[in-house]
Amino acid sequence: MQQYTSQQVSQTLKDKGLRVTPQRFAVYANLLARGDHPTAEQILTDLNQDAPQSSQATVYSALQALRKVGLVREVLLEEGVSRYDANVRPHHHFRCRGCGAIEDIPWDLFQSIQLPDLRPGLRAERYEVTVEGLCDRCPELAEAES
Amino acid sequence: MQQYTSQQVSQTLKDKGLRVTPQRFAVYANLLARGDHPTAEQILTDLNQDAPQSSQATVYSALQALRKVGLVREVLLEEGVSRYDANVRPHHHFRCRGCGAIEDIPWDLFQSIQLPDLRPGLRAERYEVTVEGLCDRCPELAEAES
DNA sequence: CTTTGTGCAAACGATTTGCAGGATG
DNA sequence: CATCCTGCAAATCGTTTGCACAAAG
Repeated sequence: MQQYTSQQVSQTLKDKGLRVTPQRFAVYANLLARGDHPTAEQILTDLNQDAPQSSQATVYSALQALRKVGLVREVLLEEGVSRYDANVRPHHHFRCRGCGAIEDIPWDLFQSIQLPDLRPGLRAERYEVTVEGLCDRCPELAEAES
Repeated sequence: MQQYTSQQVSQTLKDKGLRVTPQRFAVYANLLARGDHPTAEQILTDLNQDAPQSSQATVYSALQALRKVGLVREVLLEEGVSRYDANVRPHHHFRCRGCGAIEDIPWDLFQSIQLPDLRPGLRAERYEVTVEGLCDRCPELAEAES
């Protein structure tokens, strides 16, 4: 799921006038390494697993920087926390209502979709589908909540 | 966009063993009255416009109660805040990237969509489409952010 | 009357900010 | 070497909680 070389990451940051720092690389690398969609705190914990590498504030700021240059996306599918995704190509999401796990769905699985005419005045630019259900690890659960 | 009579609301609460209180009615009524998708704080402000009617904690708790009985949905399309929607029938959402306004899209506008086979192990139960773009009130904006 | 809801204020968790020192271009 | 970034701690914002009183069934 490798998406950009470190050269490209470096260049992308520079192009937008942002500096290239080890912390930003570390955050991006971690997002790539984990296929899932971690929260800022999970990334922080990961990075500091062995020795302290980054502070909390730095991880947040790195995520914002990476987001600003288009290397990382924010995913809002859970109450209270932002999750992050290094896959910035268009794609859809699946969310397990049992464990909250989030998984990418390839764009072309839904290839048949075409944007309908919305009410006049709305200019649609992009869209994505969110699918909710249960994943393998989650046995049948009675309630749905949200 | 009236959806349930106060009788139905009352009955729905009772059926789930929750009490029927003026505050819960007020919150639900406010959600119906505003077509948009207000935050808890906006509802609180609305309700206390003239005279103090509900406390902050009560609005939050009323929203949870209404959500639990299926009269209200939570909408997560913005960082940091939950928005609420009295339209609990399946529908899609449009979000303006300029002002953040959220608007319902009728379900059947996307009638052609059919859920594809996801990877084995995922059991899809429901889905919805989120469209992002610009609304009437928002002139062309260069940046996208999120 | 018993139980659940309300309201206040304090607590909480995720994210942001101010500021001093450090690293990048 | 000027500017931007990091790291720490304190601040902030949305939401939750504890508890005493009030109201619903």
